[in-house]
Amino acid sequence: MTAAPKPRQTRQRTEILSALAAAGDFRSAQQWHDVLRHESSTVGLATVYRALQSLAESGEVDAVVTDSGETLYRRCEAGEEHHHHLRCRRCGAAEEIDVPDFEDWAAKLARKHGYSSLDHTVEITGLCTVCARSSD
Amino acid sequence: MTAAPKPRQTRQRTEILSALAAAGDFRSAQQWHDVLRHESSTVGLATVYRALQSLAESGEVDAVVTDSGETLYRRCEAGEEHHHHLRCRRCGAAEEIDVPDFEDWAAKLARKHGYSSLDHTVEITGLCTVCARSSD
DNA sequence: TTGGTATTGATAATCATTGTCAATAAGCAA
DNA sequence: TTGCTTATTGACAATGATTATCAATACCAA
Repeated sequence: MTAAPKPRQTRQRTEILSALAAAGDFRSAQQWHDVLRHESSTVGLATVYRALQSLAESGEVDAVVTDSGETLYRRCEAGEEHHHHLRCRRCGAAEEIDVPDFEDWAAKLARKHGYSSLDHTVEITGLCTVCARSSD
Repeated sequence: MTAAPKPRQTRQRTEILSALAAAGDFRSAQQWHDVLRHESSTVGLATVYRALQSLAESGEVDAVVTDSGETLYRRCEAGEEHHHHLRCRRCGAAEEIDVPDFEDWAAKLARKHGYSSLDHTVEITGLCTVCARSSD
């Protein structure tokens, strides 16, 4: 197993974390990079990619992959349970939803099939009211 | 709405369909292209991409996006209900699973939030028994 | 403070996927 | 069947997100 090597606390990492904390929605690495640049930060794009990636692995941020293959990141409130989203595939708006009993159910099912180290993705997408109206 | 323009029945499209029918697992466009080439087909890679894409849109094949952003395609048995999978993230093995009441539940929830044109992804991943054993 | 080393950032490289466009071949009408 | 219109094809260039490279820099433990 990979014993978590504990990342150093750098200026860049701090800035990225506060950007994440300030805006609560899903954005791509490039978008977060833009945000930081507009706040006169000098973080490099590669650094943003690396930070978001490691934060996602350690569970400190949520990550979803869009249909086009882009990865979006969002802050994950501390102490919050693992959760799921209802997302607009047009504008990206996301609402947190609660999937009753899903966790338990998934664990049980996987065990039955002999699977371990579980993970899962539940993504419900659609068109939000605004986007649905403008798509006729 | 986009009125389905009905695709022509070409040699390439037929070959792709039979490859899909012959092997029932999830593979990327490039992998399907390899399969076809090994069967002495001359289909171009771009054509495979285009065919799989249109087949996925019309619901004739299942498509899933992996964590790395790759899109995998698999035949979708005619007459079969929309379904979900338990997939090994190491070797790619997939088993069809039944998610009780999920469809209904998702539709109801989305309606409550005003979302339309629903779609959803439920992917449960883990390590199958074989891969779990070899990963210590 | 200092040394060892993780991190950074500019940029090149990768890799899946899409666009381009002339050549080809469905499918329809006569 | 023949000819014609137009979707489809395929080789290859282009895109776009992400990753690798590597010298310079900055944590942080001693």
